[in-house]
Amino acid sequence: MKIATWNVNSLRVRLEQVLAWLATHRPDVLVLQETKLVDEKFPADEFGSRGYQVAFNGQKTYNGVATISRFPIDAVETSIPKFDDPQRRVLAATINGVRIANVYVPNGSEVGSQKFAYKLDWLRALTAWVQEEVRQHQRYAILGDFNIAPEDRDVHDPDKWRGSVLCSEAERAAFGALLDCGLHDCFRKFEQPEKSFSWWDYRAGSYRRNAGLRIDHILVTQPLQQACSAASIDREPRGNQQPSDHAPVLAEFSD
DNA sequence: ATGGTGGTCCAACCA
Repeated sequence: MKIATWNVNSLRVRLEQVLAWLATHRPDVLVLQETKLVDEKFPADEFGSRGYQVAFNGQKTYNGVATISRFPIDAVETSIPKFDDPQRRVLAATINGVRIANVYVPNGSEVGSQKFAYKLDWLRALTAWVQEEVRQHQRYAILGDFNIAPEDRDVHDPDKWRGSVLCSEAERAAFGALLDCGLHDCFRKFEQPEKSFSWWDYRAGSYRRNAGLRIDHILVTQPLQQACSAASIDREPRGNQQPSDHAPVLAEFSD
């Protein structure tokens, strides 16, 4: 089974790139963030005609997540239990015997801001949910845009970024609490190129300078980590004309 | 270099 995550920063703008990427990489499951589409406008037929089923949780202008799968998508949930949130940022579903959570973690804006407090609250609620989910599903994967660079090696210039949003100790502690639910970072199971990142700011020629962060992740329970045979970041689409600011992240599992 | 780019939707917000 091959799964992938990609923050597309508007599915309307990026649809052709997503379809092309699907045709090339043929993942079994692709989860998208920042679709920025209301459900009525989700291009389900574009995926359906290519052999993919879809589930989506959208809103106008902001946020929005979608899960695209070659297998049936069952037991869909579109909110964190007991957490009141108008922002559409999660979609959990059972696919081919794996519970797969698609998440778009809040950006947090600036350390100490209201949005930062919302990010930490959101992560606490997410972690409580994940704790419950991993109890119920031995094969559990949570993937998406976490908006957290877990370690200094995930940051192009750790000293410049130290303490700022996406890298702060509070965010890294929240990420650690998530891992403590019994999750493992697929990407770090394998030797990876130095300076591997998944996001580069549109500004200041960040991609050209590889001034990025690794903030998109695939976290899995032990049985899946054991079965994980490959994990990588595909930075190629970031070099496209009119690219998303994020690259897809992939992981493969043997049955 | 304290700016710069890009998406949504036309002013201002979000990243």
